[in-house]
Amino acid sequence: METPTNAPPVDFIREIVADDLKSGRRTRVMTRFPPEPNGYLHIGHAKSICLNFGVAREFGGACNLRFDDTNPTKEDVEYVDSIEEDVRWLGFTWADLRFASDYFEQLYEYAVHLIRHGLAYVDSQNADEIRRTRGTLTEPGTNSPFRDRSVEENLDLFARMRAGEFPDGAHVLRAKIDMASPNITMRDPVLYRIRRAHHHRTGDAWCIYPLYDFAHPPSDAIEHITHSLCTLEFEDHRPLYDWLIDNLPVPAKPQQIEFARLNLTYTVMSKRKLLELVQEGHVQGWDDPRMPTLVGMRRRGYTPEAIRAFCERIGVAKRENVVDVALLEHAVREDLNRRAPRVMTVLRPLRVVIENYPEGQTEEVDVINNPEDPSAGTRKVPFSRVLYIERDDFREDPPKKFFRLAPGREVRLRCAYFVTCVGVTKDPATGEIVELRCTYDPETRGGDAPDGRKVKATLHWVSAAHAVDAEVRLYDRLFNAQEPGANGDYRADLNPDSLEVITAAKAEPSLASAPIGHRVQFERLGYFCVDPDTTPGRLVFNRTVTLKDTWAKIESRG
RNA sequence: UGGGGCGUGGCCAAGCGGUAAGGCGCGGGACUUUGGAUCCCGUAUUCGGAGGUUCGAAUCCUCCCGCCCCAACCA
Repeated sequence: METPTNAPPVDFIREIVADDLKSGRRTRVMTRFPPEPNGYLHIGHAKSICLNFGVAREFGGACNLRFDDTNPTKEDVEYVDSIEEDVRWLGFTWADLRFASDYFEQLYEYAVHLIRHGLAYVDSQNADEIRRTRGTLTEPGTNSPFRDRSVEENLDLFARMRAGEFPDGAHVLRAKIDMASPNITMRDPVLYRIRRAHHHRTGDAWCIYPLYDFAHPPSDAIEHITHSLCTLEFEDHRPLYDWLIDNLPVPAKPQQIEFARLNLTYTVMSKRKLLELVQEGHVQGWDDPRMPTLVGMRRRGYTPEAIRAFCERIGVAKRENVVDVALLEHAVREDLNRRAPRVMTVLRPLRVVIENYPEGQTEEVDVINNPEDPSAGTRKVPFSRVLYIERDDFREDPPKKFFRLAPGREVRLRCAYFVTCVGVTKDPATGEIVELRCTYDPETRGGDAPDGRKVKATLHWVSAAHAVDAEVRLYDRLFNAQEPGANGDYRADLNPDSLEVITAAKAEPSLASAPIGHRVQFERLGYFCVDPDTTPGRLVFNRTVTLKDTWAKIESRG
């Protein structure tokens, strides 16, 4: 059993949904996650996915995946494929897979309906004229000279727009609402534009495409969406949303509710910036483990469970927020701590010779796979005369509070023996320590002294003769600034040390055949996973996140 | 300056008139064959500010201040 059933997460949206059900205003719950297929999903989308699918599941409803593919110039199947995969990977199952483009014919008819009712007109002003006559924040707009065209003329023009009789930009269809509305969205919003572009699904069947503002409300209605959840910037669009729902013969009355999007410290989230990071080569691709994209986080070793737990903890509200990335890191550690098998890998090897250990002898010691999970059992790890330990685990002149290995000091090699440093070998030319000479106490096999004496440190190690070489990619945050770009170009805040590649790490032999994607904890170092770059001859690991490091904290205090 | 939102500890976030949940982070301690994990303890006399209503206000009223969004034929 897991933890006792947590109280269901509550937020103002779930409260509204619960009230709607209780009052009978709604009899069922239907939501949708509506991405535009113009980029890869990121952690911000995960919040929306968890919300939409979560609300549907909790209230016994369903959630659709709907692609908002109304702008063919920006969209591509590459993105629809990755989005589907990401949603599935996160652990959600949609009721229906839909595309706004599925509704193009219906949407066209709805537009005709508006025209027939005098609620829409074909405007023949160009984009510039439309912009200029829209007014400003403080001044009302002015009516288009084409605003009073007859229904017949509008019908004719709109049909000919569809038929391809006019060049791109010659006309648009606009809702006839109020050019003096204090809400700029309501100043006769454009509903359709002429755009000769190949659509990834409808091909060249259409040369006019609806805009988001027009397509979204009826699309929701067609799918009988009850609660249409979106981010805060659409608050001003809600009156238009409702206007369309009220003026169109749609089969349902969905309700739009807005919530605050997710922001993370040390992270950029806008699609534009993420695209630039890729295109300008600051990262190696959308799936670079430093990216906040779901593909990047997956490659980095994040689990869907951790991401879902994170989304649950940050809550849903309307207040602008910047969540500490430490909370995300906490969520992965918490998840991986109980599931990831422990393993020993030495990142920066320091050779150790156990002087009193028989030359040529090898024995296998039993090492615990996961102290959090006794059922994970133990494994055999070879131990021999020559080993590697972490260079950071030895100090010739140890500072206060450093209780790892030092000359004359005894420490434990995890699950093996107590060893004492009896000598240091240096390169005569550089003075660099190249090897440690130690002795071991045969009585301490397994890591405990029969006489009860204690040591203050336990080190991870690997047998030199048995170790497998590995490349380890140590990722750090992509940006140095909490809020990249707060003081100018976000690129200036890029962390030059966000990736350190270690090419000659020494891993314990059990890792030799670890499959791609396999997640482990390198004891005392962090959580790592096998990167897809791994080939039969080359093992590559990505560091997902470090372990909490109390020593590093003490040391940095000075 | 027009409209729409939002302001609770370093970061999220409960709270819905009865006297400030929880998580992360941070600090301290216990325990420990990962300086990991776990477990304790501490961390807002105060809710953007000022008035007011009330026996009683973060919650109601008034005014003020601050921040975000909107003037794409993007979503």
